[in-house]
Amino acid sequence: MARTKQYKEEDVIQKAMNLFWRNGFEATSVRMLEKEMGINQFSIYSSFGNKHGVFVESIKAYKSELNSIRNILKNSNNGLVGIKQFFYDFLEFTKENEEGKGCLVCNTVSELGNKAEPDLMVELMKFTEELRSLFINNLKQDKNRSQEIVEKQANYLTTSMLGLSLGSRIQNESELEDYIEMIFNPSLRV
Amino acid sequence: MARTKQYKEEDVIQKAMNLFWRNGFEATSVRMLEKEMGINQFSIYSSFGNKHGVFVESIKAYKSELNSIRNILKNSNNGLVGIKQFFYDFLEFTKENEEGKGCLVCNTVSELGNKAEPDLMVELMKFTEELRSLFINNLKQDKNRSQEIVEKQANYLTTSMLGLSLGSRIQNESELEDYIEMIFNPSLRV
DNA sequence: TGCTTATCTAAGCAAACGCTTAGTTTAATA
DNA sequence: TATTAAACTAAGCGTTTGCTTAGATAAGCA
Repeated sequence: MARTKQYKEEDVIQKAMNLFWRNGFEATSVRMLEKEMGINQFSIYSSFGNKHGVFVESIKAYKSELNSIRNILKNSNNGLVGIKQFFYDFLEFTKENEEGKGCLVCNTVSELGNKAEPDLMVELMKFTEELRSLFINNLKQDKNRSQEIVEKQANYLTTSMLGLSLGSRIQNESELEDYIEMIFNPSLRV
Repeated sequence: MARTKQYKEEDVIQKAMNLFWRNGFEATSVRMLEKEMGINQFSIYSSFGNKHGVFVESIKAYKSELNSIRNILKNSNNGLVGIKQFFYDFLEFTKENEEGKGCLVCNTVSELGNKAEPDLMVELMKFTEELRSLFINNLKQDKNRSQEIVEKQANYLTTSMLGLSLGSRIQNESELEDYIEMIFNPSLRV
């Protein structure tokens, strides 16, 4: 016996996520969210509590959007080749109008650092850990690595992803390709 | 026949820089700058025009502070060894209370991206270019590299520095050490 | 010592911020 | 069809933002 919602929360979060992705948390105002999400501030606050709530849901939406390329890595069983493919898939994933906008999680870590709210921090950390464990899985598929080397290499690849994320926002395609090739091609290495 | 300034501009910019470094541009308010710089808003605006002006001067101050470790790299003539040392020097440089605060220039690129004002963008780009050319210098010291490989490797090292900057803010010392060792130790590579 | 003028203090500006609330609309139930 | 309550609109809350300005202070020269 009451009015029904005119919007689906997952739809408007998708739009919010894209806005946060382009502008970051602080630089995205509730008025901007209102416009982009197509709903009134009242609806935003009744659905998500506050701006921070919208952001946390946006991060979750980001992660499930990333699942498309994450699953390719997850289902691969060709070791390094699969990881390298993930790096290229990621580049494509972050591209918008020929310009990279980086990884939303990495951007957020960079913007908020350690002053992110605990519940948000949990989401950010889970993201990094999941990525690292996917790298470990694939590294183990190439049998000739010791556990110690696998750990070191997984750390290396994780930090390299941070570089790729930031790099995707300021470097051109050929520089980024050089970067990825250099990571995975031993004969080119420094 | 007039009153003299109670402060040196280079002194107060040093303090402003540290505040921007810790908090980023947007999250640093003029009231916070007032407190940290120890001077009134009137003095801030009469010396630097606006908040953006304070920031541009802070970036310049950052770059000259970085000169201490940049010169070590510049004066080195041992190729890769010198570059590796620079990576470690940079980690030490960005450390504050056992926690990294990244590279101010990289943080700024991440925060503002392509919506930075042109004069600021110039400073940010110069920074990256100068770093890249220092890498090229040292890479050329090891004689067995072709020009093409030198370019590719310089690109690789530049993007790797972006990863180190962001990594320094969220990863622990041993993960960062793994990362650097992995970059420069071919036998550990993926 | 008194005048001049740049530098200081502190109050205040309009605009934007995150968020709330009073009042209207609308769809499902009785 | 009348009732009911959740979802809507839009105005506005207090605070903070970057920046300005009127008036007090003080240092250098006559």
